[in-house]
Amino acid sequence: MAKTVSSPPKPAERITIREVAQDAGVSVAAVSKVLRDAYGVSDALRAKVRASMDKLNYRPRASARGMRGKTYTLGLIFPDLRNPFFADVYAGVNSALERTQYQAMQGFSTTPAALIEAMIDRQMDGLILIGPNESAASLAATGARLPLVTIGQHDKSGDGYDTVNNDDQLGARLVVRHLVGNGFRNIAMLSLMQPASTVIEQRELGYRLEMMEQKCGGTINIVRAPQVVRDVQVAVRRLLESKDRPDAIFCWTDLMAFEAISVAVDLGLSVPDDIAIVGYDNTMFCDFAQNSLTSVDQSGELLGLQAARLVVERIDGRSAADHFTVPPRIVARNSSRPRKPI
Amino acid sequence: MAKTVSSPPKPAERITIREVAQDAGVSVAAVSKVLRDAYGVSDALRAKVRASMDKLNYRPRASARGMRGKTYTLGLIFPDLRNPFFADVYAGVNSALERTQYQAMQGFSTTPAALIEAMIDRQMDGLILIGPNESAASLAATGARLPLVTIGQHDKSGDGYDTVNNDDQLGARLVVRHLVGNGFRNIAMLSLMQPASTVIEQRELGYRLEMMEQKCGGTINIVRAPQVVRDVQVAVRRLLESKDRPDAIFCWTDLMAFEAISVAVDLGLSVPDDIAIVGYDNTMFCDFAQNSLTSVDQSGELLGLQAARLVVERIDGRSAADHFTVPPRIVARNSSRPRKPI
DNA sequence: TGTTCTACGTATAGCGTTCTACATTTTGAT
DNA sequence: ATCAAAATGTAGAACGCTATACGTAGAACA
Repeated sequence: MAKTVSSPPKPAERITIREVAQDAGVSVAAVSKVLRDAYGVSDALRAKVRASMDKLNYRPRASARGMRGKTYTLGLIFPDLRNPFFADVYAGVNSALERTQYQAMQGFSTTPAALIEAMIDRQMDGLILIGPNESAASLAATGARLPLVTIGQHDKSGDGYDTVNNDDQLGARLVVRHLVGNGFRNIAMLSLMQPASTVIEQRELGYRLEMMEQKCGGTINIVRAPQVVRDVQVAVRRLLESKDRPDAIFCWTDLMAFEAISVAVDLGLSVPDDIAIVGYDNTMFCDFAQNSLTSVDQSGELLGLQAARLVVERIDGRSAADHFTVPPRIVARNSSRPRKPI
Repeated sequence: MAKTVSSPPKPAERITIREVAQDAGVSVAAVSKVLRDAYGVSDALRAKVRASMDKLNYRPRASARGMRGKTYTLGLIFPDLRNPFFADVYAGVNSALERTQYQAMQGFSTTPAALIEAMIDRQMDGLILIGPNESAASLAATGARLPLVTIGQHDKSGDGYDTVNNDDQLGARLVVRHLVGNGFRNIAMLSLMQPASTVIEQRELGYRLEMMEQKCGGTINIVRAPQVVRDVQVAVRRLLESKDRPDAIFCWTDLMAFEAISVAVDLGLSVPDDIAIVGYDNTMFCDFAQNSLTSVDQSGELLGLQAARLVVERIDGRSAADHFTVPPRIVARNSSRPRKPI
């Protein structure tokens, strides 16, 4: 069935390197050299070529470049778009790439493996994976195929990729210290059940260790709920209605903390007088008075910035793995203020 | 200064169409035909080729395809990543493309014009612009260069691109009707000052018209604040502290509504007993008890889905402009419940 | 038996870059 | 002057696909 095309969108004739060369009166190779800042170009020639490029408004095509080498495009893969924290990461990546030829493109998919393939099909020069659930082995396999940096993934066993992380263990410790310092004892942790992640592991570990070291008498209590809203609510409700209701809940992410506050409000409990809540990510929503959530800031922007830096370094040839850690910082708000002001 | 490269990441030898052809014992052209579902392929040949492709795990490279035609990649451009509403749109786009060869790639930049160029450089087959600030003329110019669909842009004067919209005028009317129905009279609107947008225009218009038609005695009062957090707070504070404080505030977006609630809480006012608040977008955060924000749902997912459909249609040759409108729906929550239950 | 279709395959010319290999000119040291 | 080395420029072959133009066989028809 031949479809009659009325008038296909015209390919919009684009200026090519050849036309620039012609206009400048030099060879195509010369223009390419200028483009790549390659060796063997006189100032005079460079100026001539640059002028022609500007005049003709020339822009190299990524596809053609990709045929021979780089596309100057980086792939970013997020696990979840609803969490505003990731916007910070993206902003960081962008600011790192601002003065370069690189452009970050972000993909989202429920099947990350397929998305990675799609990115590779599209000749991404490098990949930044945020909070990936892949195993270290699988990451290493990907890292062998193209420059790879992970954000929020603590397994550094594979040498074929870089990692950028917030010190999640310390972050959790800070939360416990902060809560204990404000007079809370019986601190529970609301964690994630599925999928397993090294970030969760580290936060749980930090919580556990600090609870033990603080010797405040509170019991260690980790409740794991799936990411589904309903299940989180059920878990929180159970926690808040239990006989030995905790003083405080440390939630592994702001979004969960907001759910927790919501359930508490529904139950007629007051935050923090009946129950203190602390989150993680220091999302912009923490600032709103009705939420006013104490949270751990892991400077997403810095994470993104460093990841972009590392991936570009890898593209430029570095092969030894590099690992960057950002210190977390607690931002205290109403949801955990001292219960009884002296 | 020659940088010594230790060991450049190997290009990871990829299977090409040539190898598939060789393995299947056919010509390169034949494989290409199978790939493109082109005319002139027997079932036997197709099967043979498909088998080889599977066996060798062949995947066509987008760059090479892009040299001759399509890259099977669509560009998505968002004005703001912090608003979780856009995640819905993205989800809709993805679900529309699920069974196709297309992949959506999202970009974000403070300078959208540069991003559009970057997308075109990368041979995107089509573009979806969400909430663009470009003029209709500029959009038409872009639409002439490649298939273009806008979401959240009401100017349909240009014939060179499609639009997908929520009926923003109706949405605003629904808000006013809802508020009046719940006993509120003096309804102010908190709108955006910069940049101007047809979405804002429509919402303001709907608000104005419905206020006039309702004849409820309330004064029409549109306050425009810049998108900066501080300025929004100042504007809301001024509004809430004014002598003739309004009954209710209709905020042009949920994020602003949360700011408004926050300021109200800070001032010791009760929502909705002192002041009702209504937002727009029906973000997930509206559901939390402490926010419990009445909002207008514009089904971002549907918007995204339709946009993806339209852009693919354009890629396939449609040249007449198409416009799709989604009806808004008000979702009532606590922030606007009737002040005095009978 | 020819002749004309139709169906199926193939050969191959690009697409716009990059980059190696090479040619030419200039510079610097004697 | 002489010659080597350094600096500057060019030619042209890829890269992996697509799609046009063409070839060939068998079927359908006279």
